[in-house]
Amino acid sequence: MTTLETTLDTLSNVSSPLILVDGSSYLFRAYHVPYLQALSTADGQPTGAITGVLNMFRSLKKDYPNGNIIAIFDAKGKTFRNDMYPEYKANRPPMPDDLRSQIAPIHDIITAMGLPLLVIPDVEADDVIGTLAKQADELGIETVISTGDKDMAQLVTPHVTLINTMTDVAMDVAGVSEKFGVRPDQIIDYLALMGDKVDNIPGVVKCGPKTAVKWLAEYETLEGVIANADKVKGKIGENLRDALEQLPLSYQLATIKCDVELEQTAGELAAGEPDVAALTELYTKYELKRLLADLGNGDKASAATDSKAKSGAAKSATVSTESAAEVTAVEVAQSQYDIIFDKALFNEWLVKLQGSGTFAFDTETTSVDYMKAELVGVSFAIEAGKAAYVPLTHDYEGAPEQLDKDWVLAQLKPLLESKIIKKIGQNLKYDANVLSHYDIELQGIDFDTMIESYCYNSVATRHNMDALALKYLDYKTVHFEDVAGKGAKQLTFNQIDIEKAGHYAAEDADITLRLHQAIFPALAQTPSILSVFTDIEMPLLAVLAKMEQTGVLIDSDVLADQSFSLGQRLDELEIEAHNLAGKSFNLGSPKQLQEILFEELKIPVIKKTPKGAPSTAEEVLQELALDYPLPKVILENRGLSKLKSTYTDKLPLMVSEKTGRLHTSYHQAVTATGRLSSTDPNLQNIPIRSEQGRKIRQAFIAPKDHKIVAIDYSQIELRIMAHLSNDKGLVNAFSEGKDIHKATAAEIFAVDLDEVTTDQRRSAKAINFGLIYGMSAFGLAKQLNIGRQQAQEYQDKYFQRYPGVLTYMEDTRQQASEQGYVETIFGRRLYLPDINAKNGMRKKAAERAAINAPMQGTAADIIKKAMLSVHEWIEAQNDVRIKMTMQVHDELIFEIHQDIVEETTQKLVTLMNNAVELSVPLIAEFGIGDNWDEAH
DNA sequence: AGCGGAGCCTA
DNA sequence: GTAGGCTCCGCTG
Repeated sequence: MTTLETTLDTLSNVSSPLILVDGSSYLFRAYHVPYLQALSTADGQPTGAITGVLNMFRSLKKDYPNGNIIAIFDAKGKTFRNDMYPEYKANRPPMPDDLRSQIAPIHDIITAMGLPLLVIPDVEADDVIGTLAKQADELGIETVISTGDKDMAQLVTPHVTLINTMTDVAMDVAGVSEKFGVRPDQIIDYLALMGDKVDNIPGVVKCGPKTAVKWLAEYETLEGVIANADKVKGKIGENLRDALEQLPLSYQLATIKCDVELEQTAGELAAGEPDVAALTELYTKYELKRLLADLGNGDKASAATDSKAKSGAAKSATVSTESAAEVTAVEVAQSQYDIIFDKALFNEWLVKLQGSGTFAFDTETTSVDYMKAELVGVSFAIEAGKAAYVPLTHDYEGAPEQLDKDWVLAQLKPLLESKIIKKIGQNLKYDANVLSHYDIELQGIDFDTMIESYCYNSVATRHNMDALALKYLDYKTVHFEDVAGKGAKQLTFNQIDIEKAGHYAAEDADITLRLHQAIFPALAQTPSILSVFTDIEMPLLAVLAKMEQTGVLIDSDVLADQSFSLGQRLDELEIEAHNLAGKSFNLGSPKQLQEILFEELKIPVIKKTPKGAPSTAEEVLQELALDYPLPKVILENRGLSKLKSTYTDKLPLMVSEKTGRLHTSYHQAVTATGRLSSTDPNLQNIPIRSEQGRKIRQAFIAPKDHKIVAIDYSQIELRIMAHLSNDKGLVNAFSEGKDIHKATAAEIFAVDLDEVTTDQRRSAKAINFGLIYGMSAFGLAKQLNIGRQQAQEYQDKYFQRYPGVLTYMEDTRQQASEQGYVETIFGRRLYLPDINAKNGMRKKAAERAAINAPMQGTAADIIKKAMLSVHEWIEAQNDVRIKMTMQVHDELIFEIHQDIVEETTQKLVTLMNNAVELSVPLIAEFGIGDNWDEAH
């Protein structure tokens, strides 16, 4: 090798990582895989472990085409650890013969492949890997250790990562911390504390991962734990002190030796050429047909699948479905699905789509996260049974050539952006979001089957396609998991064989079309439901897509500071709680807490959970906190740890790399009543009530020169109640702009408006809320902490003063019972299957829902209409300085440039006030600030 | 790894 | 008493 070549070789390290394969760990794992155990050659030589290990190498080659793969196996016989500790691995049974007999063949095959094979006596494979990893790390060579053994986590550095090739789980420094709860440099301490039953390494009795992590979090190292052993309370503390003497030995045993003498260093080891003749002989001998076939196709692994796919590529394949057995109501079995590989067929479809007026389509992507998803293919359907899939970026090895993605999208763009050509889809907001990343603004979004089903009946079914196909078409679709697998090994769509993928994708479009044909006519029979669908939900889809794309800005530093101080306080609280309990326990475990409180400390049980266990719910602890110290500590701990884990720790992790902002998902077809819901993250439950919680809103900030504007509807549900019941007293109170809770108090307690006490107002407020929730005297009594008798009196008084409300509620119950559903002002329906239930509890619950749904649902309708008019106005301004960023049920949040914030806010308030016309005024109130807390 | 329960955050 | 979502634990496969 010339100097130049050596230099180039070094330079190329970046793209050719060192792959250190822990052969022995895979050998044992593969040997125990059930479906491999059956494998053997005709003359009885077992080959399961051989196959398993070689599959793993094959997969590594595929994942790291440029990787420099080194195989390391344990040598026979004892190692230096046995000298240190004779009992080491004494519990291990001898290696079974049918495994032993597979080792030599594996070694032979690996050698014939040209891969360096290291089997070093007197040390374990771990030590050889550790040594090479350390050398590589020092040389700055990126290194991947392929292993199933968690002990290797101690070797992870910024340059050294782990991959478990059997489960496809990778781990870097952060991954180790995440998985184990300690840093890589604490792994040895962690292992030493826990010990290892299998290897016969002693540790601290009863110390598992939880305890080890806790101690190391507190004292950093094993040394630290040993130095502070006196401070550890309880039985486990005794166990620790009993183990003190032998912990250093455990530490030594768990330490991977990183200075094994080797003939070649990590920088020198490299693969040679495969010996094809030798491989052919070995594969033939052990009857490894698949590997033999691969060999015939040259170097490229998995080229075996090419021939079939390529013949399809030459002239577009037509695949017919094979699910005939399950088909009943629709004849999906006779469907003809095209998989389009060439321009001619694509153009044929394009013409058909253009002429169709309405077509169903679906995108296939690499991720369910719309911010990360990349387009893999698109599918279309024009009439039931006729669908096509256009694969674009399937990139598994041996994937056939596909049409150019940019070319296809350029052809489709006018079609997808046409308002005249109507689209049918299932959850089109997702497709719209994905397409927006390819500079396509999806328009003509007229029919979303998910929303059709939701408007038709929000509670009859979940609204995912599989459920809809089953309910409306009596057809079992091919599930994503059927084609992609599940769990850690799940493939992304680009990795799926095109014929399988094509059938799945085309069926999606086909089924979507058929669903539309089944659901839409049913929905359109009721004009009010059709109008909710057409005038509210479908137009809202694009508004939500836009808000999701916009995202919100958060200040991660503010949250990190909060996390830190919360963490400190939580540590203090934990120590305090352990002291009070007299032993260490998990504060977050209701079960453990219940044992401590009610069994060990003998605190009286106040309330039980539905399953009969003593409850440790907040209200219970609050009551106990008056008499005992521990519940108080627990309460503070719960509140703070919720804030830390859900918000201050989590939100910064969810910030998009692309935009630096937080992008939630709004779900339009989840709630029974018509509200939106929000996930990943849920932006609709950001704390506000507690002092600590409010601070989280301070991290929701405006960009430079902008302000956060929050506008919320005041008392919207009570106003709707006034409108619906047309109760004179209630309508008057709102028309005259009174403080509604105060007005209610004045009526119930028969005092003048200005004589209402704070306490009376508080009671009235609870009554008003109770009203919205379908109040019972029982619930009210609990809320106000008064007797049931008195609660009943309040309620009677209320209905006496507001008789229209009573009438309305009675009418609603009756209507629900007769029709089986209730409606919002705009005709959105909620079916109540339990309204005539025999079970009194269920019937009562359904009645409360019946009372609540028209109010909650109408409020949802109103804010949705407001969002539509606000969006329309913002679009018309064509001004990037105004952005709608969030919706929280009765509140809209905006980001507005400071130069125009005043007048824009006024305009938005007006738009919201006039979103609909009720018999009482609709009042929106605004706040302006540098962050959400200030604005609220 | 996936699930239910308990608990707690919001309107 | 209404409507949601998320995190934790602890069990089960």
